Amino acid sequence: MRVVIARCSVDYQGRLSAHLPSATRLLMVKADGCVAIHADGGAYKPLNWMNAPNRLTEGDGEWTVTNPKGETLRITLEEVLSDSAWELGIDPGLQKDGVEAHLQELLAANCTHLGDGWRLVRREYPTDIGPVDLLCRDADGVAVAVEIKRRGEIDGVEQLTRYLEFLNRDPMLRPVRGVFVAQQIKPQARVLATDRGIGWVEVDYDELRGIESDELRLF
Amino acid sequence: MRVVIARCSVDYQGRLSAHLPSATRLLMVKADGCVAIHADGGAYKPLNWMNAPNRLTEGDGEWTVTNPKGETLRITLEEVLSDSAWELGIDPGLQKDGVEAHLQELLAANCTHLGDGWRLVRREYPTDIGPVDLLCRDADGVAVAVEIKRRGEIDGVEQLTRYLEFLNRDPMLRPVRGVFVAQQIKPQARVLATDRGIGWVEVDYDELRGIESDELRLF
DNA sequence: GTGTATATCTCGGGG
DNA sequence: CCCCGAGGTATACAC
Repeated sequence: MRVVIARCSVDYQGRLSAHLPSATRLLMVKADGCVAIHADGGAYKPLNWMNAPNRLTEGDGEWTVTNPKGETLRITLEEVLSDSAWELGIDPGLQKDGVEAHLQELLAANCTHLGDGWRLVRREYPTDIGPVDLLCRDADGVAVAVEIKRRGEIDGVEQLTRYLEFLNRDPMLRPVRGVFVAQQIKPQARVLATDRGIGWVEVDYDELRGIESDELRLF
Repeated sequence: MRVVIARCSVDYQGRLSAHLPSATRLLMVKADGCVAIHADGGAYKPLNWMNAPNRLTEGDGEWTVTNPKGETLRITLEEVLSDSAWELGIDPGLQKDGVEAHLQELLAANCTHLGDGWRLVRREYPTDIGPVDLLCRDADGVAVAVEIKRRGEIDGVEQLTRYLEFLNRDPMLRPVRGVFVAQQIKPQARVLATDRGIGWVEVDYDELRGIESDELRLF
């Protein structure tokens, strides 16, 4: 990990053209070769960057970074205030809990939470256009496609609509209805879902986890 | 801009729960208060972070960052290898060229490029579900909704389909047809568009810019 | 490799 | 503030 503080200007040519006028910034070069140019604000996103794999060549007050796709990042260094490097080693990485995959696991194991008498046909049920999160049968044996999101937005409704379109072509499944499940569902997504005859359910992750651990406690 | 190199472990509680085991990392604190924890790889994205606005309190070998939404980031510092800070000042910011907005401007000014005799009704034509990039009338006076992307993928077709669904409810506009425009359109997006009776056009940004400057040259 | 879906997405604009 | 859409999205995963 190398960190340089320098007054510099930057030009990027690639998927778009971009230019940074002269100013003092932080340049970060990681062990994997990626380069990031940070200003003193603007969250974690750098002003400009070049991801690995690439090649950094240092010339006379100028760095040139090129990648195999033909993109180039040219950094003109006008004044270097600091230049240092450290060996950080391999990072053990981030351990996460509470992402969509967990929600899907919990609902797969407890699909009665979505409706009385529901049973799971399978997780990641394949269609020609991608996998549906859950395919269930309700108490009446009617197929239900379930799309699960952490946050329910309009894209999720589109996704489920697309799956339903394909699932309803299968005579063995037809008719298939849809249910959109999320921890929180945005008003616009509710409107669109309702407009398309798709049900929606908000679920609570902690509550679901509670149910799970309660059930474990029974055994 | 403060940069600390330290062996640390990190816990985040907020939109999800996440934990970083002990390792040596770079901690970046920007003038706006945002905090980022970087490993020596993984592109420009930090392992963990907290965006502004927030509050950083430094205790006994421990930083606690809290934000108004109730998220917390706790950094336990086990060994500090370096700790330095610089005044970078306000950054003049990035100048971009070649993004969707430019494509939209160019096509708005030259919608005959999409079809002979077309004229622009308006840019960002509002619907209940969001704005359509361009609404035009073709040579026969039929309304055309135009969705513009830099890269034409399946999402863009969905978006346009949604708009058409709503636009076609308006008796003053009906019937509205759709055209999907992008610099490059993926095969799957073409198939979906065609399947839905939506036209598609690939345009060349440089060529369009050429037309624009040619027209300027005429006056 | 392409295609698809996720993300503590980030970021900016408009109401 | 929320909602919505764009992004050099990046990233992981399946085919």
